[in-house]
Amino acid sequence: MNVLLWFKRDLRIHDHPALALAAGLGPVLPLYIVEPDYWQLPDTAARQWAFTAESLASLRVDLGALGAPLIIRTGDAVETIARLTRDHQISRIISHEETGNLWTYARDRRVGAWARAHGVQWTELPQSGVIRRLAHRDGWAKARDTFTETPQAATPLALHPLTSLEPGPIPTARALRLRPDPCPHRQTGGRTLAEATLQSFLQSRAAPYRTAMSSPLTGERACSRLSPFLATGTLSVREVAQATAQRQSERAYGFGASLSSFQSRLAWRDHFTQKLEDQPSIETRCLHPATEGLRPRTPDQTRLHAWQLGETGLPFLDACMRYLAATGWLNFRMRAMVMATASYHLWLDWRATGPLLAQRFTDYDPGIHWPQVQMQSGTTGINTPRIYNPIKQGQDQDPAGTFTRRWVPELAPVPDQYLQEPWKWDGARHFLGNRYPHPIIDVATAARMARETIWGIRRAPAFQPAANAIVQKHASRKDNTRPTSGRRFVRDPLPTPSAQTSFDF
DNA sequence: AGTGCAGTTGACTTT
DNA sequence: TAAAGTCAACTGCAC
Repeated sequence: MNVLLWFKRDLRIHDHPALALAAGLGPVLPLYIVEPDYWQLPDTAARQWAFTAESLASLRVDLGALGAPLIIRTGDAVETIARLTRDHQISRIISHEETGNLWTYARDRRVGAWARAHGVQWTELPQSGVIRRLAHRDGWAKARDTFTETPQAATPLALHPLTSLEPGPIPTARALRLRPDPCPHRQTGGRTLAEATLQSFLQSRAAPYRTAMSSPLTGERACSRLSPFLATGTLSVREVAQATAQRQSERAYGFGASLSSFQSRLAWRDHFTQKLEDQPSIETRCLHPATEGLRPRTPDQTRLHAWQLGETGLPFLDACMRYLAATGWLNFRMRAMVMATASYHLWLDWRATGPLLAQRFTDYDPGIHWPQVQMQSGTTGINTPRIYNPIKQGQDQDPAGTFTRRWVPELAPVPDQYLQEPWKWDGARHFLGNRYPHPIIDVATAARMARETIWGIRRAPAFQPAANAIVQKHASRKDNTRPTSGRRFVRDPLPTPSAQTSFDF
């Protein structure tokens, strides 16, 4: 039986369940489909394609060593698969489950419909703790841990290739007509760098992780920097978790707290992705309907551009946005801050800002991005709004001003004590509105308005029942279930409403 | 030397 | 992974 092995966000040969399954079935056609329409979406960008292209080149080498070089085709997924299955007598497609955006979700349904209509079997395997068609969240955490602890899929020693196919080029950004997207400090893709980054993190960089990850200055080194490799699947979450567990077992002095903190963040990664898997509309609709009309759907273009370009006149916020544009990466806490300031202080609808932020991330992963975007916008209805103060964050996370000055060089003449609030400086009169803009909002006033509006909605009588339903569907919970037989779970009595509100979305 | 008081600190609550 | 508000305990100082 000829098998089509469809690579998506799993560009590796290590711990690759779909590859392991396909290798035992017969001759394999390993395929990646470059879908031009996907790369024109507002949440994608050339920096993501560039990283993907490097990952594909690396995968092509690794698959070549197994005897079946990667076949790359550019075009519509259904048309490409239909042609290849017909031309090469393929009766089965194997891939991993993908928790992507609405576009890839719709594409997968089209592929599924085509496969059923043409008698081709399409098998999708999980590659993380995310569970497809999950009935409810009870027992999810345990199931996720079980998956993570299961031994990795073996890499086949060799593959049976199908008869000689043209490998096909990896298209350039120009060929795909991608928008210009300069990113001078972007991370580079490929398995060699992925393994080196994992090793350097576990062996040395992780030591200060727990405390250093919060600042964009120290986080650049102390964060794992594995995100783009995980987003493209160059590394599996499981191999990262198991390598971390191995390192934990060595009891390296000074690493304990940081490594367990990192493990819990790997788990949170699956937790958030599970939300989008369960409810793809999180990409476009407010999770809590009462927050749907909160902000104008047509955003203030001046504010939107100022935020995107790092020209709001709020130094630390601008520094973070410029750093992100130039590097394709930002530490997690600052991602939360830039999203929160857009949604609260600037009162911009997350559907306008979310795609702009996504296209800045080399590591854009819809399963993490969209639930986080809503969480930092106060539209989930079940988590307490966290309104970051960009001035205070600047003072806390960049006390010496190093990061702010590096990315907003216009602030050079401003004395240290006024760096985060240059409008309070005596020299500001000749400076603001000239070299650097006046702040486009007053932080204290804007935060108060946002807080009052968002809490006003939450006090409405209809708010809480809908919020409780969202908790039931999505919230993380302490394991209050006990397994009975096989995979069935029995739900214990529901927790009290007050306990529910303490759950994290 | 004890008292009153303004200002600070930290735990806890509210939004 | 917030920030602001509240309140009681504490501190330093004047008298």
